[in-house]
Amino acid sequence: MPRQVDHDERRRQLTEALLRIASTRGLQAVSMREIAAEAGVSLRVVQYYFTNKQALLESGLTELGARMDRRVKQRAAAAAGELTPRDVFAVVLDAALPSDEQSRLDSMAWTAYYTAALTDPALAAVGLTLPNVLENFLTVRLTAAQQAGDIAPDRDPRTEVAGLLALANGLTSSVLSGQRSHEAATKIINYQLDRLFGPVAA
Amino acid sequence: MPRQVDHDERRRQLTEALLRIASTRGLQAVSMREIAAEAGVSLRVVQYYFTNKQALLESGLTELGARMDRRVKQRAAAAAGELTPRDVFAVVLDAALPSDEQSRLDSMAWTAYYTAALTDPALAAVGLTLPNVLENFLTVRLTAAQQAGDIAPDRDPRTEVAGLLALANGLTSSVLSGQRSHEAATKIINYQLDRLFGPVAA
DNA sequence: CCCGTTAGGATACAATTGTATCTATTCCGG
DNA sequence: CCGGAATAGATACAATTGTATCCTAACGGG
Repeated sequence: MPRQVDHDERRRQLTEALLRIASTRGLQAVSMREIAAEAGVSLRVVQYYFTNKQALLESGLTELGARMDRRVKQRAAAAAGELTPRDVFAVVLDAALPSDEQSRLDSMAWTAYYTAALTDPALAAVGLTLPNVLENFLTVRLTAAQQAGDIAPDRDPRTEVAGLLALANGLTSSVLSGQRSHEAATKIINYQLDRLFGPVAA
Repeated sequence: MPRQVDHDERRRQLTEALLRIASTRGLQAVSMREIAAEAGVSLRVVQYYFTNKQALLESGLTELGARMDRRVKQRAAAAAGELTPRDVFAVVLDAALPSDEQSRLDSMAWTAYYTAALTDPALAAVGLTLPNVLENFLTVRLTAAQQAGDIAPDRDPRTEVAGLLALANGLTSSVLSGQRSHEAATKIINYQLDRLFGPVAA
């Protein structure tokens, strides 16, 4: 075998270049040549490692989902020790919000992809799994919390979770558009968590 | 003067053609020629009534904002008679959700524009006014409702309103992506309104 | 040592884009 | 009734796009 290259690594570099463009100039600014330039390679290389643009776009969305997942798990680990149910929600929901520069960029790209997925079924298939996974994960947790008496029995866990995730999504939009700061968004999340779990002082 | 044409009317037709494309195939599918074809006119006509594409795009966003505004007012009028504060919130928030086919299409276009505005300051300027107007309007109403004793005194009207609007935004996204039905979204809104105002039975 | 496969450079191609220009038609005021 | 302004058709243009092709260089197994 002749010259060997780590294809996965190459693809990762190109995917990251793609996401850098998407998160700063939008998905409509993503072209094969722009990706090549951003990654510092020739157009041919981009073509060589991805059969076409669609495959590249799907790879970008997959990577974004993986990053979100990593972010949540990382934060959960950072907040080591025993996590109260409320802590779990605070961590997960806050991880969805743009906080530092990197998560802001990822949120930008995520929003761009979300919109693109509305008119591109192939992207929709890739992009809808993460939200559903999150929703199910949190619903299980909240149901358990209710049985443990951590939240009032007249609450509906499924509805509460759906509402909180939609809230986090909406807040993300408003933060990205500059309508609200990250801190303001966090406050709103915490306000709602107080209502659900009772004030933190408890 | 030679042949006279109603410029405003012409521009309206073209703007509507633009929105039809944006709401079904996305903003990236909007080109001068596509608009011309959709409106049944020649490319030259599109060029004649709009100085450039950017002007057309801004006109589309302005029209979208006007439609949202109209929809809210129309529903508020339909629910004639005395509106309780809760009714006002139910009407406004539900108007933001995609219910019938037309509002679904408008929500699609709105989402596309929202994303485009994240990387296009000119669009951002046009698009951010409506959300802010809504937020202020509802905050005034909720503050009044609180003084009238319709909601608990320990609630923060500004935070509640911001949360509800962000919730509606997030729900809109999930409805558009097919993750949730309109009815499911309405249920979540009503669930939250119950928590805020107390159950409707009251 | 050298052949064949892998990796990529260089370039081509047709399609689509926004915008500009040139021209023809319409039709009202004088 | 006719000249000039308003409207619009036809076409052109350069730029950018995704994709395809041609060719060269590298290099490990035989």
